[in-house]
Amino acid sequence: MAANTASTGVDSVESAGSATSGGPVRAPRRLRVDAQRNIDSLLGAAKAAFGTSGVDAPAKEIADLAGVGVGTLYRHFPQRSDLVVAVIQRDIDACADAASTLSAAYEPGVALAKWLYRYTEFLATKRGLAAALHSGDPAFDALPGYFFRRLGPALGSLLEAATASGEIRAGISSKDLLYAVANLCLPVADEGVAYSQRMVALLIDGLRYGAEPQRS
Amino acid sequence: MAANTASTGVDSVESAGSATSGGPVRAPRRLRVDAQRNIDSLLGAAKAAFGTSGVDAPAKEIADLAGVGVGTLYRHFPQRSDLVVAVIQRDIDACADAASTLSAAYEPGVALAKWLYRYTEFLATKRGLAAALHSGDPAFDALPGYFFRRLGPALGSLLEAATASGEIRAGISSKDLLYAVANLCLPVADEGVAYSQRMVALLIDGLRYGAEPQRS
DNA sequence: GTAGTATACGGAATCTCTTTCCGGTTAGCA
DNA sequence: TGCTAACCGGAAAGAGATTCCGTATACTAC
Repeated sequence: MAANTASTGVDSVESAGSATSGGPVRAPRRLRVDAQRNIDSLLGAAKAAFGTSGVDAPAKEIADLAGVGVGTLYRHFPQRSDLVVAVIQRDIDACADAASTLSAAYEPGVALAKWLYRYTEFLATKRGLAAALHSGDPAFDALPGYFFRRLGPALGSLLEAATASGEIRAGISSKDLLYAVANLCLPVADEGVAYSQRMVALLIDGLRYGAEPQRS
Repeated sequence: MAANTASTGVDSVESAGSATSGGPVRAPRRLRVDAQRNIDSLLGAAKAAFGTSGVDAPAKEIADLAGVGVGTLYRHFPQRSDLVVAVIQRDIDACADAASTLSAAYEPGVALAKWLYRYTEFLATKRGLAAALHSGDPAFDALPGYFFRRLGPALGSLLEAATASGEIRAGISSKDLLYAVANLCLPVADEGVAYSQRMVALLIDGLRYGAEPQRS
């Protein structure tokens, strides 16, 4: 199903070690460099194409942009949706990784706020893509899970640090916050990104309210 | 653009009377009965098909279900999206109309609660369709506006009545409530409709909390 | 009731993707 | 330097959306 060949796959790693069956499990033999290069080009091209032509950008367009043939595209992403999934996963990964970068560079409270804005940006670029998610297409079933598995801990550690330092009140779960912000960022009638950011800012202030600076 | 021929169109009525320009404005000459009949069949068939095969149900399938040729489908709904829009508008209308029915049959507070559940059901059937909305496709740009124009006043009158009778606290705008419930009903990870309804129930209780029964 | 005509109908033909297939390369290895 | 498993590109097949046009039918006028 979602078992695409691409390196970003939900469950791509492992499967090389000792299988329980005992048989000599042939090592998967790492991807050839040209293949890896093409996958990278395709992901970049797809992200660009999705941005300009929407999620429905023709496969041909993406392949051309990446400088490969459609055959190559389908070799790595057997289904259109596999490509969409891979692009989103890559973005989720980037967003999750930003958490550790930020927490290393800023005070816990600031890092948390900055990350939430980063997360807001991530959501904004997903307007079109995210729509595909709630579309009921089973091809995307794995994504929500991946979303939480990756972003939950990322936000969790930021939240914990900010709570520990007393900059943020306790009692908020990372899951709730992840959801709340995501819903706040849904496209509202006419309002644009600014609206979402205002709402998120409000939410962040709400987190600060009632906190106990330093310690009790 | 969204100027489809179907009777449910956002702006279909009027435009026959005395135009300000004074020129002899050719009366649009009402739709032939067979045409109107086919439009109705198509809307019904489309709703059914969307339910079973999703919004991407093939045009052929819908036409067959309606007992007409694809040519007829495209005559009335030049773009696929026109059909989707028409179906949604029809559902919005039905939901809005339920408001007056309910307010005539129940006490204001009960009518409000019942309508919110009716609204929840409407949202539930839109899982797939609604996704198309936030997809950024300009074909759907008119819908959010229609949504509010129709549902805003409907909920507004129920809210007003319930507030006046003291069953509900004051200070809640119909727009906020419409949004809040809509967002609560978004598909959450695994949870189903039950989850949404629990949340909405909570919200309704919230409205009751702090109300001033009868009068101050 | 009947003829005339604007409308509407159906479905074959066309166009636009998506997905499959396969002969021709090439990276990685001995 | 030679082998071969992997990989590449693009032609071809498949599927659905959209257009076209000859035929049928509902309305209007007489």
